[in-house]
Amino acid sequence: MHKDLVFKALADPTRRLILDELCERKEQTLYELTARLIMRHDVGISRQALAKHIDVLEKAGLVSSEKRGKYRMLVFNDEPIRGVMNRWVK
Amino acid sequence: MHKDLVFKALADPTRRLILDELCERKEQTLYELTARLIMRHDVGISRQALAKHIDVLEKAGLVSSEKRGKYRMLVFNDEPIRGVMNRWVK
DNA sequence: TTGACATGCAACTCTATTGTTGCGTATTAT
DNA sequence: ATAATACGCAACAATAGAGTTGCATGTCAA
Repeated sequence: MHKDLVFKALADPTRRLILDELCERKEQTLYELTARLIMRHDVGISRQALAKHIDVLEKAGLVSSEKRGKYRMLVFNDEPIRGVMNRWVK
Repeated sequence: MHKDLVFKALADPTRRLILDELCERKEQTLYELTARLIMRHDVGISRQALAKHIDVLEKAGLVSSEKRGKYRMLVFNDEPIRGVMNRWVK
């Protein structure tokens, strides 16, 4: 787990919203997520842009995805966040 | 305290090194810090670039600076980090 | 006062990131 | 089989970020 990827992933506000959303509803498809972000959080963004964010989050280990038929299920994983911040705070 | 600034500030590896260094030695001048980063962490970077990083960290509230004569003393502040990460981790 | 030192400011590259558009592929319902 | 659905891929534009260079400012010691 590369910490740099985690910090970089968390740097974008849209990606943090994605984590918020996935934290609430553990499993969602990309389409569900896009819809909910637009409806509930007024995120004006395309599905492709969202897919890119998901890729970044996945490479950071914050999200894992699983293909089920034509759907891509997204699952939030908080493990990389644990311990990353304890670096400077005692 | 704007969380976005904190996350953005933490996204850069050089800035995290700065925090590491300032966390160890609470008070340092910009010159001291530059020297120590180059010597101990092999950071090939100019003083001006460091100053920019300090500005970013300061706007995020992670570092506060105080002018003492011709020196600018830098002090680390971990307060913004506390609580920022508890967002997704229970 | 003069020179050396520590820092500040601004313009300029260079690269990475974000977002879009267009098209292609695989899966499912009819 | 065919059409709609959900997603993947690649090229492109626009913006933000990191770093450098050059010069200006303020402070302190001699």
